[in-house]
Amino acid sequence: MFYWNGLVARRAASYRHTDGRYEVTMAKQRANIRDVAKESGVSLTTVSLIINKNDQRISEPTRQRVLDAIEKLSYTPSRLARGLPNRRANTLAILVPQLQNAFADVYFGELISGIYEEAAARGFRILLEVARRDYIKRREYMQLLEDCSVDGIFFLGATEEHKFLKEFDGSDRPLLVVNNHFSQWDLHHVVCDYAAAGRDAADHLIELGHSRIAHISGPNDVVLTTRELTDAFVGRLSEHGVRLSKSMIVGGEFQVETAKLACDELLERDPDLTAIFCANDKMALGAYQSLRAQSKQPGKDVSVMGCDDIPVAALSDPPMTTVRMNFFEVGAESCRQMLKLIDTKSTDERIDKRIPVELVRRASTAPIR
Amino acid sequence: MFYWNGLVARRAASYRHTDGRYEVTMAKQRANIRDVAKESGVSLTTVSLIINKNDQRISEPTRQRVLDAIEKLSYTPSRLARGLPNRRANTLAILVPQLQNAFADVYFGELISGIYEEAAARGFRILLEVARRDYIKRREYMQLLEDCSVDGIFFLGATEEHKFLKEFDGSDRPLLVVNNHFSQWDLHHVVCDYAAAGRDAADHLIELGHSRIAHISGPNDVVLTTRELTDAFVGRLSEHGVRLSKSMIVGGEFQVETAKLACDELLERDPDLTAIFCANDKMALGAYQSLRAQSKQPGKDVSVMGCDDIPVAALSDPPMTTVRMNFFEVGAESCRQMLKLIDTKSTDERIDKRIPVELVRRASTAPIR
DNA sequence: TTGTCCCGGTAAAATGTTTTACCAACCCCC
DNA sequence: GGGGGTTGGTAAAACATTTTACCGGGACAA
Repeated sequence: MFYWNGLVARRAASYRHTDGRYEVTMAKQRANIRDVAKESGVSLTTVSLIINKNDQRISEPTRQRVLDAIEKLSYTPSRLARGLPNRRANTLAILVPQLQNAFADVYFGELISGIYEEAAARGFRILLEVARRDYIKRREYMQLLEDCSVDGIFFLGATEEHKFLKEFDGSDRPLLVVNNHFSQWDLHHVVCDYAAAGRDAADHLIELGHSRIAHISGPNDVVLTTRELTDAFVGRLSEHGVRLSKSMIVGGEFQVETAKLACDELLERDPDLTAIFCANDKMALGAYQSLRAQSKQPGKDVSVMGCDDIPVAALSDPPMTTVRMNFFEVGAESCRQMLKLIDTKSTDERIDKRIPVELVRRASTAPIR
Repeated sequence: MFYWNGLVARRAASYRHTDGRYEVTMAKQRANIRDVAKESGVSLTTVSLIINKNDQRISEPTRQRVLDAIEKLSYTPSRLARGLPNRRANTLAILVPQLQNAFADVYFGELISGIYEEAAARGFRILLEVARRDYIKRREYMQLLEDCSVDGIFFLGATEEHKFLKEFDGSDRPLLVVNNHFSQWDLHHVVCDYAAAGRDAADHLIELGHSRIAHISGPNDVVLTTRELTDAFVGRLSEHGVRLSKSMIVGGEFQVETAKLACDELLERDPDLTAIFCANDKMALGAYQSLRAQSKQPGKDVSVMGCDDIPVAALSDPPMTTVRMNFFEVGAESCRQMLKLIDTKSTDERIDKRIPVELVRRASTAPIR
């Protein structure tokens, strides 16, 4: 008896494993590219060529026959098998640092949403990865790429403490840093225009007549973007003739509690300051708390500015004046750039994209009285 | 010339594709299971058996030789190739409904973190998926499974409007509903003990002497867990002799703004109410806003209780009394159950797990005056 | 007539594993 | 000395695809 080398033989083989219980699972069995080829009377190469429509050689009648067969058998190619010879997984990884609760953070959430949206539109899957210590030590991010499990990696929340990034310095490996960049390593990146944000904040406070100004910065020692923010803010103030001394700049680690402490310290150094610019909205909320604890009203006695415009900024009391950074858009643009990178495999030029920002005036800043 | 059928032939072949540029990429090429086999002088079957250490047949010296070779070549098996014969991807999918910003939500974030942590510990990857309309219509979740792209699916934020779930009713497909369940469909699930939460809230308010009580509920029409919460709350109050009329229960859609409106309505119906229990913390924040707008102090004039204990609850003003639901743990337990499900392939019993909750007393509730 | 090119398509190799069935050798015991 | 069991391992099939090289036949030009 002759078994055509596809269907029957394969299914017979699959029966071997059912321990004698010959379940009637044939109908449910997933269709194969072979099944499609047989159904439409062509070779499996032809089917493959039609699916990956990069080839125009196939005549219209044949193509249609194959498409019909695909429809009839409700065939969908296996991603696993596809990735193997292809060395393309149609999957992208999002790598986040190990923070207390990275996925529960609005900032990361927006970035991820943006990336996802764009990736899904292009048929890419998204894999989630956390850069814990031994993850990095074992270079699992590299395996991910060599494995062809993943076609590219987005790194969120990268800082200069992530030394392993130097491995990608000038490399043609598709890793893209989202919303940060580095002077010491040449990496693909997409960032908000932090310098513009610093200038906008300075302009706004100057316009309101403030001159006794303080700044709660981010982790300036390890993140270039927040350094840029601080530098642009201080620089612009001095262009307007307002000097911001080093002692009136305190780091707040991007967290509410630390910012509260930072603000306490600033108020002690200059009890008469009239405005505070915080490097993100969360820290501005910390400043609110600190001011209230000293019976000062944020937005009246002291103007407070945030940066980011996370949802809670509009809902806070008072509603917060801030600089909007469209993190969703940062994520989406990152993804677009990544896909371009993957498609062209261009190793020559680095991605270096800046997303514009926008001042949002609300009630936490007011003209000096 | 004889090429042993592994290393040399394969590499020679790979040279064919380099367009004549014979780059010296040999050293960087990823090691193969064949390479390991050759290096250690055994068959590739042996290597495979050692890697998947389910086989004790291999002698200690041989095993050590192979392990050394693996180390030397820094070999790691390809996940893609592994999944093919195995029909196991070692990957799990997290499916979330299409909300404005699902990934930027603390609730989802905690669940995802919990799932991730447990999955990573067991060597599983996490895929992110959003259940948009056409995603469901095209049954992509099913393809994911049939594809063997994924070994199981977690569904977060499921409601009774997700009719496609009936496809999994009583099925042996590995789908697990996280923090909800259904009376009409028999699905694997892990949930917080919402009935206990409702009882704890009632007991607490009774203990403080309240009797004019209102409740801002979740979307009770489409989510069973919040119905359970409401029923348990109302039931326990009546056990204590306090009747909560239907008119004092208003739905708040789990959002700050809608809850604010709901609270406005409740205050209009009974201006003298002394306590409000909200089905989640976000809505309790909405109640704060509503009360303040009417010059009532939450925690003094009116006691407000939330549910969930999201981070902002402790930081709110006043710090919020609430029922802690450990969403991280819900996620982690879901993952444990899922892995068990996948391992045993037990189609007979449904997963039905309840995670305990805990009352957290803070300053937003007080004895009646 | 012969050489060349194009059209429509196919055979076969390659991708990297797991798993099953089998085998050789050795030992033990009757 | 032969049957039977154990030990340590191997050959080969199976998984589902992509990609490359090639092929037969017809058209067309020299």
